[in-house]
Amino acid sequence: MVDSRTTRSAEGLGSSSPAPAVTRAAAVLDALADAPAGRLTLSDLSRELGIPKSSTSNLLLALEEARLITREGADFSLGRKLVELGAAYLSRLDEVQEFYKFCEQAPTLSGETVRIAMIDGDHIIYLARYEGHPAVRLTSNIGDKMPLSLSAVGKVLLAQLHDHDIEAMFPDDVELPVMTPKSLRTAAELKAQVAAIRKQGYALEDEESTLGVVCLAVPVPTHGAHGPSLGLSVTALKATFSDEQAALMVKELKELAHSLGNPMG
Amino acid sequence: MVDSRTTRSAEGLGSSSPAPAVTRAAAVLDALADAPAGRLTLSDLSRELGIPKSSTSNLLLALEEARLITREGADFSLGRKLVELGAAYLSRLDEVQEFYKFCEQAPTLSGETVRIAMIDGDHIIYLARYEGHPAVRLTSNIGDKMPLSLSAVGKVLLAQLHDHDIEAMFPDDVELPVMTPKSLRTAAELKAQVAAIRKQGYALEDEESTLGVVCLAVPVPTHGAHGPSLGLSVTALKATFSDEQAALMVKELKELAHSLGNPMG
DNA sequence: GGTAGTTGTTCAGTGGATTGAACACGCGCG
DNA sequence: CGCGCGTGTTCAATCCACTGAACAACTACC
Repeated sequence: MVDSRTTRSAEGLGSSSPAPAVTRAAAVLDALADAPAGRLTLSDLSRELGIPKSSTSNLLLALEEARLITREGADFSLGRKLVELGAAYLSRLDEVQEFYKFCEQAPTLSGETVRIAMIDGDHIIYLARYEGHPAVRLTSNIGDKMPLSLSAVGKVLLAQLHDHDIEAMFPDDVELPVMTPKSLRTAAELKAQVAAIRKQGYALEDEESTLGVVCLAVPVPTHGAHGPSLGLSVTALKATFSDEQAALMVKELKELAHSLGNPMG
Repeated sequence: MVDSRTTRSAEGLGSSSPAPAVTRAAAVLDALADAPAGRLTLSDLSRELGIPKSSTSNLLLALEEARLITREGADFSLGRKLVELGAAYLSRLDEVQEFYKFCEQAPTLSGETVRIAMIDGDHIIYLARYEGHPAVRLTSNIGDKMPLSLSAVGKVLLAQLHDHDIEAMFPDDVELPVMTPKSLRTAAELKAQVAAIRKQGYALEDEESTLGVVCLAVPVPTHGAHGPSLGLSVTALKATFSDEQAALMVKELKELAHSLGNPMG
């Protein structure tokens, strides 16, 4: 069970944070979130993050006191407080509330699996999920992340960015993550799709992340500059997917996007 | 829903954390989570937490770099990273996955609103929600908190604790939070209910948090000591609530609780 | 038992984070 | 305009959090 990732170090190089303890504490949380088993010992953390054991011990004590982590014997894991804080973040987004209401009433979407996502660094993060179709329980929960190039929402949000930002994130020789034989391989392919998405106003993902599954996505117009851009997507099984259905879905998605973009729909 | 607590100070008294910066950073997150508007300025935080402005500035810089908070002009709010971390916590609880599966298949529960919650200090926190009944969209999202005395799950989890712990949390002269005319008022009432719950094995909440709504809850037996105790609840409208139905619900809830308590059901 | 590998904890010395006063800026008011 | 009150930012001096080596406690293996 040896993990071949090289040890990610907290120091970076020229980081020199104005409050190193905080930066390191955040690194601890990240490490715990990434740990396959979800728990690590003091020594694990000290080694992986390159922080002296004594300092690590102090950090963990403080984090535990704040209930951001929990200790169980010698193992540390993320704490419940994080669920609370995450929920507090989501509860502030009234887009999420309206998202649910709309999905329930929409003629086509109400029977599908719909998601709302946000761009977050070089990934997207799912903020909410409506499930009108209890049958197929697909992956991706709230809070999950996905590479931009592998999802319809990712591509549609990417298309919202300026070209030079896209260029910076995806230089020509970049290696894209691959999950199925149909995943995009090169930056050129991705950029071609971005151009197409900008013309047609929506993105399609055709079995690029999961075989047998297709996805449609549209952007939510950013009203003002209040926060990063949101995207909406529907997921469907390729087997039961027709062009007419797709047209209906895109239409309703755009309606939803419009009402989210303009407060009080 | 305004909270009238007076300004909480981060220092406490004898706190003297082993990593003060971390403790203060956590206090900043709490303050942002509790802020009615969801955002505060540097000065707000500095004042409310009793931290010098220059130090607060450093903390905020570090928190922002870790993406735990976001700055928007002069206002700071919680960051998306928290959703990610909260989701990472939840994804580790396999109880949540099984919870969904069971609810979908259960004859009675599959049509109801079912929740799984955990005790968290002097509150409960909801970890997941199954909605078989898209009609009535009730309050309480994942991550929301509720006082112990105001919910069926709260009472059932309280009943799991030792008497001296209960006594410590609810001294005789304590003032319980009140949300409806039927909310419990005194510690004595609460303790009487706890005794009853221990005998019958489930808790009932009868319009104590919301008029017109009743709730049933059962505890999940803690297998080993691996984590704090969980509770399950069903919510129903008082109007459409019969004794036979209640009996069925309690029966299925107990089945679910049993299978969650015993790995690989 | 002995040795070598863990683990996490302790403690005095020191270097960098924290501090508060002083600063610069923007706004509303008489 | 000058003034008062509100921001957030700068910077040198101090003090305390961080460090690293030495410690104790366990496990594993021969």
